[in-house]
Amino acid sequence: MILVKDRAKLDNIIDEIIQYDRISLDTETTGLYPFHGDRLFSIAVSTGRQDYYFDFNIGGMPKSVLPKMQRLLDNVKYVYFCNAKFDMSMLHVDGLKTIPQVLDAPSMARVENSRHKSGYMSLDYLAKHYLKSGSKDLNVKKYIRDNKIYGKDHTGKLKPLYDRVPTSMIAPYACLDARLTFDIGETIIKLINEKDKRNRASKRNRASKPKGYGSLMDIIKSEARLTKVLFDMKVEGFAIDREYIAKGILHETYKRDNHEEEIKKQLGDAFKPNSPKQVKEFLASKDIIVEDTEAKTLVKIAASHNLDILEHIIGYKQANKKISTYYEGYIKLATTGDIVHCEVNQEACSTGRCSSSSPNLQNLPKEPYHDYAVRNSFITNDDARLYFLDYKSQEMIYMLDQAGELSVIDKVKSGLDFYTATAEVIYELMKVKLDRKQSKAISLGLAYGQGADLLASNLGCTREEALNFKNVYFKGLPKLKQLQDYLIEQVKTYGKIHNPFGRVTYLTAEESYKALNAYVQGSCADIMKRALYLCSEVLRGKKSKIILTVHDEIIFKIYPEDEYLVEYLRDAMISAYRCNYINLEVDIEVSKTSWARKVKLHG
DNA sequence: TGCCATACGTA
DNA sequence: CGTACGTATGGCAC
Repeated sequence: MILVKDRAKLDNIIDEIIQYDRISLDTETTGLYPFHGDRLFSIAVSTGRQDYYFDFNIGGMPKSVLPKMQRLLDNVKYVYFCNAKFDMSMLHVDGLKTIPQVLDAPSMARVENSRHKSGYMSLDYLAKHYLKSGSKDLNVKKYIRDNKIYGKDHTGKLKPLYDRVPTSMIAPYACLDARLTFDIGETIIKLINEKDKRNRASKRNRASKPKGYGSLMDIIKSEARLTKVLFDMKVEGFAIDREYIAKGILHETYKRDNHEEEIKKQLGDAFKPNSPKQVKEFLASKDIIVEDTEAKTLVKIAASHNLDILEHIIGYKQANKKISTYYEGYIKLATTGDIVHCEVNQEACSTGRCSSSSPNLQNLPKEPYHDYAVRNSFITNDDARLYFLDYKSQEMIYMLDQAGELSVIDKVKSGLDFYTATAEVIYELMKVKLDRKQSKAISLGLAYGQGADLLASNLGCTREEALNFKNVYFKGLPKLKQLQDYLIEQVKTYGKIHNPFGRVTYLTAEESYKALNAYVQGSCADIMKRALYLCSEVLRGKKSKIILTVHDEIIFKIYPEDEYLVEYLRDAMISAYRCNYINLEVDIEVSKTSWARKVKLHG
């Protein structure tokens, strides 16, 4: 390990490191939250042969020397990170740009093996998985505990202050993390090259007639260029309307308190509406036995048994969820500038999708517009407009196109909405009229292997009728059945499926019914990841920005001078993937004010 | 305090 | 056997 705390030696050290193509980098920070006062105090770098600790803490180099580190970032080809967006944030607030190709170890791990558990992959987890070693430095933790070095974060919560740990203790720890990150990155690249080689050697495991045969390395490249796009989204963030949120909380609190009062009157002060156990016990006391206490179930029971109290329980839970999961979450995480910088997680989903957290902006209630719609919380805070570009029935169209199943696609090509087209095909097959909603339930449900019972309850028909629907649907769409059979066969034989882009999803034989979903959802995730990159290129150097992706949708903030680019953004999304028989279509919605107030752009 | 099950919002 | 997520809550084990 080389400890760098002398600015006079910095240039020589940088010269030494930039002889290498690939390095890893890890920032040590105070321990607070990014965008809420967290700052780096040192940078650990590993070349795989030597580790360097650049000390910018008290006793080390002054922060004014930090810009000199830019030369290091500009002159290596690849940088491995563990949780790249975090380190990039820390470098960003101190004016450093991460120009070289960013290789994020958790994102690479997800590509290498879809079976990693969902959610955040820590360095410790990756080290144990790929290197059979760990990263936790218990000495640092003990030092913090023994010396009680804690500070308050923006919410008033106590957090350890890592910059107060002696350099002699934290430097080896930081360098170990940098070395582990390097070794994990190299190990994954090696594994991926081996897998690609084996796969090229045997031409097995190929889905039926995809347009291209991607490799795992193609996915790694796609992910690598995406990391910076997601980082830019995080930096941009989404503006919130604090006044509206305060109003929303008051509105929902009023409703919640009224329900609570009635519940207490009838069921006592100790009754907790959020407790499934207590709700079940209450219903049991009325000789009503239920499997679950979901709102859907309680609504049915309220009607059949004339139990008004259930309406209050449902109302209480609804209001409480809006307050705590949505409104209060936004307030807690917003900066003083009223911006929420949510995480768009690149690696968290087994299928390859991006998830969102802190807060999750991918599950806001989709309410018809009203004054207290949760989506009013998110706004434009200047003269930009929000644009919402979403793929029309992306998964369904991709799926039937891949299957080569043209009965529905031909109707869509002639201008019909996908689910209306499906309803027509079903009518032609079995002379049963479905509305669009029923058609959607059948298409989505059956494509992914929904059972007859659930289908019957969704359609409001008998089990026999549902079974009949199932048979007719697959008989009418034989090539879809063939694709599904093929993918299930792949899982049973090889334990995995490959999508045309090169992504591999591992499934056990017992999970083979998930194969079609993994194939379709995974492919569409890869299309979206390409689209995000292409859109970022359209907006390169512009004031307008990508704000968020919600699986088949991209949300943009577009300034008046950039409005002409919206057509180009749509074209970029369409060109992200050309289907075999039809082009993906993109709908455009726009709002001058809040997310809830978006309207269709053209008729 | 940490973990699990349940409930519920989205694509 | 729809699947894929993240968050809040209650209840139990530690």
